[in-house]
Amino acid sequence: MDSARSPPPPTIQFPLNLGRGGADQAAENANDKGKAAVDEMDFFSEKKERSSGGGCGGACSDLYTTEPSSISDFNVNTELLLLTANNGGDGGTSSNSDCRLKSEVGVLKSKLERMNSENERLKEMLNHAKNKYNGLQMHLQTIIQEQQHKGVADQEGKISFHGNGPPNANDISSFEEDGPTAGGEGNQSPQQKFLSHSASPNSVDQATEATIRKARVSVRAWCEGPMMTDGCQWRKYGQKIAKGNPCPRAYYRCTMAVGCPVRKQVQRCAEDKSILVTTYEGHHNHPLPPTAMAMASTTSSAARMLLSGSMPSADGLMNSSFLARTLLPCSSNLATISTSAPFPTVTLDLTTPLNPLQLPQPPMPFPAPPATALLPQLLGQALYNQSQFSGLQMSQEMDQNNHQLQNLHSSMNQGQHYNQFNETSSNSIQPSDPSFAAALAAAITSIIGGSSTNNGGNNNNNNNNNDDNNNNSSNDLNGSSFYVNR
DNA sequence: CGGATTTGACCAGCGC
DNA sequence: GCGCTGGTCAAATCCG
Ligand SMILES: [Zn+2]
Repeated sequence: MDSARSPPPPTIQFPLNLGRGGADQAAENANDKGKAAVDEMDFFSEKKERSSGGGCGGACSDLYTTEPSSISDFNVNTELLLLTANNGGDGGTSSNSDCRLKSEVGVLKSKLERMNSENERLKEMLNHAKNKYNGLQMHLQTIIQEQQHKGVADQEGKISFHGNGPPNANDISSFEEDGPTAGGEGNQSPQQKFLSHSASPNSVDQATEATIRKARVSVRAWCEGPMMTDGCQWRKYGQKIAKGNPCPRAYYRCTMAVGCPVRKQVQRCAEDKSILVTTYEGHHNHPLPPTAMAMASTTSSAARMLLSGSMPSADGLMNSSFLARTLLPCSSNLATISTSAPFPTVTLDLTTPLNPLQLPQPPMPFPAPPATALLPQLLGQALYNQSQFSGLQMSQEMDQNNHQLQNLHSSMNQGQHYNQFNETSSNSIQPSDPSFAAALAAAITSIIGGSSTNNGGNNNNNNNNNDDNNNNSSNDLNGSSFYVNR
């Protein structure tokens, strides 16, 4: 959020990393003069072009659309000059420093081109996602309208649609199962609101819950304790030995408010018993503390994505799996939705190690800038997409979703379920880590699917406003990935 | 003593 | 219909 508001970060990080990478590359090229000499002339000409106002400006402006190209140029050139001055003290000749300069410029240019192409690819993916999302919303709206007119009788005669009618495009998320709607008049689940505005709660609960699939959100996390600390109060009401897993499955229900329908199942992973799998079901009918909001918001967002992608159309699958493919372009198998089970399930995997495809991290001169710079861009793009539908509370939503991530991470740490990467992580964003992209996926999922809930669930804003207290936590959800099991 | 936990019983859904 | 399984209930028990 801050980075989106204040231009400096990209410009600062970029030259810094360029400088670091440039120094490395300069050292490498100095040891390999013959190879550098081959491209000498090309690099030099390119540098000329750039210094005359071309090259980097275009690439940088693509990466950081809000940045004037002249600033980037200035930063890059400044860095190079500094390097030249430092290297000049070694007693080398001017041609030697020129050679280094040329090598640096060439490497940097290639990097910029690479980044530019990847940026373009990401843009295309985002546009594709946007289109899919648009179509998906239209599709869901159509289905809802069809159900409103004729599908009611299939469920139960006592279930009726009336009152405010079906949600429109902006209210689509009110159809969803999970959502931290809290307090006040929002006690009835969105699903219940949608299916029946007047039927007696008992009949509606039983009838609708029997006929409508329940969305579940499963969270896998490293946890030594018996249960994750997610900010809610739970009472255990059962325990079973599930088939295929020697570890017992514990059943909890929320006791923060009488009648809260939220339940969760806690079970250790059979393969790795240090992994705790917590499955949430339902949504709270009461206000949540900030620590609980983190998990509730994230899981509800995942449920939203699941339900938006659980429609029988291919768009649904695309909508869900797209996020992983798009936001985690270097990874695969991060998004699946499971509808084969009685309940569609989203899995938020906070245990996934570094992605194998990204694990052998190359000594990229500047691994940080791409994702770091793309974060506000992606968020902004997602918000922009969303704004095309709601046009409401863009900045507020961005705040809320960022807070969701931060709070989730902080609450996870409170729950002592670190993964192996937290120990090596700093408080800074580590965009090269796939977990960052996963967090990004969660954030954008929240944004894309959550604006309606945020708008409709304004009762939670009182809690969200307290999230600033937790902003000292790190921004990265290290080692997390976003599964949507289908 | 009140609330939380444990644990066996019970129920519903599903496949054969 | 029967058995299996997942999920829930509720009496017994534990604990602060
Ligand atoms: Zn609750």
